[in-house]
Amino acid sequence: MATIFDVAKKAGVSKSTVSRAINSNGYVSKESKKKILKAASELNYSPSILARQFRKQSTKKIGFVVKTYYPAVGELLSCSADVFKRHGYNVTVYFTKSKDEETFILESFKLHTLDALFFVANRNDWSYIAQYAQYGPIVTWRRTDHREIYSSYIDHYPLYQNILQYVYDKYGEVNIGHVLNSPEKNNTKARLRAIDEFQQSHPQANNSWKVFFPEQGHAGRDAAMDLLHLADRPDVVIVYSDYVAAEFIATLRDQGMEVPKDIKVFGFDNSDFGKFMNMSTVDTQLAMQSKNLSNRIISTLEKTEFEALTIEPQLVIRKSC
Amino acid sequence: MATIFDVAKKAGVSKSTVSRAINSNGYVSKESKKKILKAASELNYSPSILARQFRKQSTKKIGFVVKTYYPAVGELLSCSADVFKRHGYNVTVYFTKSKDEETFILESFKLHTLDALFFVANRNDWSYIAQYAQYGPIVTWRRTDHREIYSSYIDHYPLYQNILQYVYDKYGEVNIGHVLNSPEKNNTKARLRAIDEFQQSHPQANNSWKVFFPEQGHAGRDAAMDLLHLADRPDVVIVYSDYVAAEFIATLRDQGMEVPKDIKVFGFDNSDFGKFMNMSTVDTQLAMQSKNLSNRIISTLEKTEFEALTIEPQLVIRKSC
DNA sequence: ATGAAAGCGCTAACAA
DNA sequence: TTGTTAGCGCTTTCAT
Repeated sequence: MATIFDVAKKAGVSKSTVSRAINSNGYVSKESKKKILKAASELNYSPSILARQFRKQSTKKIGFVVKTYYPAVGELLSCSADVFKRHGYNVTVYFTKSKDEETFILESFKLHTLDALFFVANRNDWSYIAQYAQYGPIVTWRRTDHREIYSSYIDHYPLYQNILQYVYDKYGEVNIGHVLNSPEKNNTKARLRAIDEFQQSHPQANNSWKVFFPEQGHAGRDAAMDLLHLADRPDVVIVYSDYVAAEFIATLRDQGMEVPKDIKVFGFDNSDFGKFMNMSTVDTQLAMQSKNLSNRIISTLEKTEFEALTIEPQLVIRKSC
Repeated sequence: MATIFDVAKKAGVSKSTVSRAINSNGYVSKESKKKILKAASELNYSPSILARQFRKQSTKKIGFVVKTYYPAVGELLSCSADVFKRHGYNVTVYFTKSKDEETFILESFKLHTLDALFFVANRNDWSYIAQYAQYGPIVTWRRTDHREIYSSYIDHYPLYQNILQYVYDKYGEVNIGHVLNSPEKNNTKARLRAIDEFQQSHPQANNSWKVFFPEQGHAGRDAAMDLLHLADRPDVVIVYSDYVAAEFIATLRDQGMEVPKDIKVFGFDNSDFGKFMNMSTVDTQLAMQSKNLSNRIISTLEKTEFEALTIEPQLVIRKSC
């Protein structure tokens, strides 16, 4: 491996001139530059990325922090990797199994191993994570109000209102079940608020069946099995993600129920699962959310202007509800 | 940020002793070690990862190389990230949009930016990629016979034979359609061979409808639309992935056809899409494949023994076929 | 068991 | 416009 020194020697200049030439940074005469480029290509020189990282204390890497894998993660990842790549950044993916693992990532962020952090899901409190914002941009699609952390979330409150209204307009004051994420999540709180208000203004409705699942894996199956044991089964069930809704429907069908005949199901996020299962859902425009987040990181890092694309979620009506 | 020097000063020893103590490498007296650890924790010292990477010319990072995102990628990624993490390695994901981008990754692999390469999909020829195997382990789940590259593939030839036999046993010599990946892929070749042989021994069968899609996006929709224009529609269609099969079925249903009544569909890979769509498919045990590959990387890197888990794909019979 | 010292390859402040 | 020089923080060889 040729080093910058070899190139300098061959071109008859100093290391610094080579550095300037290679990085097009500072003054270098035309002829020097030509000589240097020639020498470099003859020696098949390419700068040591590791040395550069060390020297600059920056890796051009973005940490993408995930708890567990589920389909939306892949979409988020591929969209943002795309944006990052366009600006010369790479993505390192972390699946955190514990708080400590996440803390470890934060610590190595502090040590400049990562230039920014993209949280798909967090294990520590946001207030804890926010302390690390001094070392570089931290963003998330989760709903948080820490101003050190850029959060591009969708307000689930009006969205859930829309869904409830849609159900009411179509089916009247029926029994609506809710499959929700963990109750401490802000999105879940927003939904519960919408449900409460709806219940207030529609006293004949029944919104009593609510189940909570922090993880998407098997949530749909478990929710379905739970529902089947109910004496008074809901007419409509709203589920917090298409993936969970898909498993929910599949399990119900397996158990001899028909969707939408026996029970109607409304999903959330308009993923391929919803599409293929012909499911009514809401398009939360994941790709755009992801782009906003990554662009925000890039503009902070490169000190350029940032303007968020406005996202307008839409109900997508299909056959399941 | 405290450096190794600060710790050395505080503990009253030299940098080298601190280094030895921290890395439990070489002789350090019990008392020295105690002093050093104490000083380190008081100073809240943690070694600079960047300096260490630079010095050791190794990053403890595995490059995970993908062309485009599709659901199996996520599963492969999360499984292997898991194995890697257990051994202190991280995963950097690259979505290559062109040959050049892939070459760029290969070049930075050469520069020790990555300790190993995991190819989900390649853009350069294997023979080209194999040249880089001197810089570290390269593995793939694609079928290749370059001995520099570890390939843990599943032979689709007997598998496809099994599917064809299953269809024959159940439905007789019917019209079978095939939705395949690109014809130059080894897996596709293996399948075509199985189809040919089957056709030879079952002259009454019809295997004439074959369509090829290199990318999974919209393949199912396009295949379905193509099929609908056929004068002589297949009774059974075998599709190269559950994801594509799911979109295929969804499109057919959208167009008023019933599965399995009007047409039977057989998927491939036993993903959640297959599960939720109640699809007959074959379980290719992606998770185990992924583990084999990552374990192979680790054992090469850490110079430990490697033994591959044997994978036995199984037909999974559900409702669609 | 410990320390001194060299050096990994690069960038950037400063001097010329 | 160019060169000199001083590190960045760590590991490792060699001498003690």
